[in-house]
Amino acid sequence: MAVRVALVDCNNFYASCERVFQPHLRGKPIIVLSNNDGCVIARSNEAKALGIAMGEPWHLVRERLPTKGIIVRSSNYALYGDMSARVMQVLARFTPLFEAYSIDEAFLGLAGLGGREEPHLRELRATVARETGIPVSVGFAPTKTLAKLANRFAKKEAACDGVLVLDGAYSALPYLDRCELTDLWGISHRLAARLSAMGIVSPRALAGTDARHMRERFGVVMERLVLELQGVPCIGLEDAPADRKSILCSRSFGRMVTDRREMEEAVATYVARAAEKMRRQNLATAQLHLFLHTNRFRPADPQYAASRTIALNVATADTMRLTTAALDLLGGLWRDGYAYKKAGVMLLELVPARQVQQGLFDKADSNRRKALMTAIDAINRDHGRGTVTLAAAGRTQAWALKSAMRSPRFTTRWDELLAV
DNA sequence: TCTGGGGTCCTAGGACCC
DNA sequence: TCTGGGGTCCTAGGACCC
Repeated sequence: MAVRVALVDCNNFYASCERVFQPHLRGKPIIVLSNNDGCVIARSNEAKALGIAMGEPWHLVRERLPTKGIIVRSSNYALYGDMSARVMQVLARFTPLFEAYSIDEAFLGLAGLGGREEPHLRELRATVARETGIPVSVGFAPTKTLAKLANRFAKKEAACDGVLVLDGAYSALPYLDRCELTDLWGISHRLAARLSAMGIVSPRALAGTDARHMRERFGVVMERLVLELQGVPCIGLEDAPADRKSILCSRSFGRMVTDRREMEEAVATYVARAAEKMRRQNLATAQLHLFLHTNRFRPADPQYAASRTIALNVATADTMRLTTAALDLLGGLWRDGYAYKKAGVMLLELVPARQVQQGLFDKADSNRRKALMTAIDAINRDHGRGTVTLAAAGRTQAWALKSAMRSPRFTTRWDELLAV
């Protein structure tokens, strides 16, 4: 039985969270600001109606609008994380095929509803509202990309009343006609510009292209996107939460940093925070990345950006060792005479800390194993139905797996693969 | 004078997402 | 004066190896 996908997305999530415990804020324009109260990261519908844009710098909003009457909140991630968990718990009751995609979105795999999808999803929506106070919109379609599209209209169009069901790729066509390339999941302005230059100026036109041809020009990601628009699922439901692949701690500075000592302190702080996050997840790292740059919003100022990754010969979760490595990197990247605006530390090549303690972590082998794990996950999702065989008999395992993974549908003969 | 082919690993950076 | 933070995936190129 075909599994189809619902995308449930919380409306104006952070702004809605602020409202849950302060009902008097309902009906008023609310915005939530980023760290340092730098820019707008969430808006209620009323704030959107005032023309406040996502990501707009708060100081520009203030210049532009009389801010009297606009409710402004600094972000409160502890609250949003907690509300998110509550919403996800409710959603997970509706299906065993559940993927929490982001703090405010989840994909649900649904099968066997036999045309009763819409009442089912309306019930879901009402339950979330009743039990958490958060309004959600629901899009339903044969693929994730189309579910995203359906969700967009479910949210925007009053006639949908929060739910839009698309039975197949064909019923998506009218909606493809009514949006822009950049409204599609995976198309931002750069790709949209490249597509337009080729004469593909609308989502409908993109859906009408030849997927293989598009792969040649744009790569495997575009091929998947086109197929998904045509109703062919290429992006699977990830029902088990994947392990983190990187952990980042970065900040923009409140004021420019010109002193190396000051930068060293900042870097040490980021390392400590990232390492703490990592230990909480019982992980260790074998690769540390450091970056810093000047203020990109002031092109008239001297610009400098640099980053470097260092491979640690042993995976570790020890803050002191990581700090030493990071300061070492900083020594190589630092240039006097610049005003730095931002810096960050990323921990990569994460492995279970237990493996390190038991001496099981072998760096030379880790990429290969990662590839194997990914391929096996994909095959499990495919339940052995895949049809593409390993065309690489006799080549190395990693190469074969890599080719397999580049296939848009991740299909490999699992028995052959496991025999490799 | 000619100047392989296939593969791994590392690094850097682009593009996109929320 | 004032422009977030945390992620993922993919590609390309160079060093190196056989």
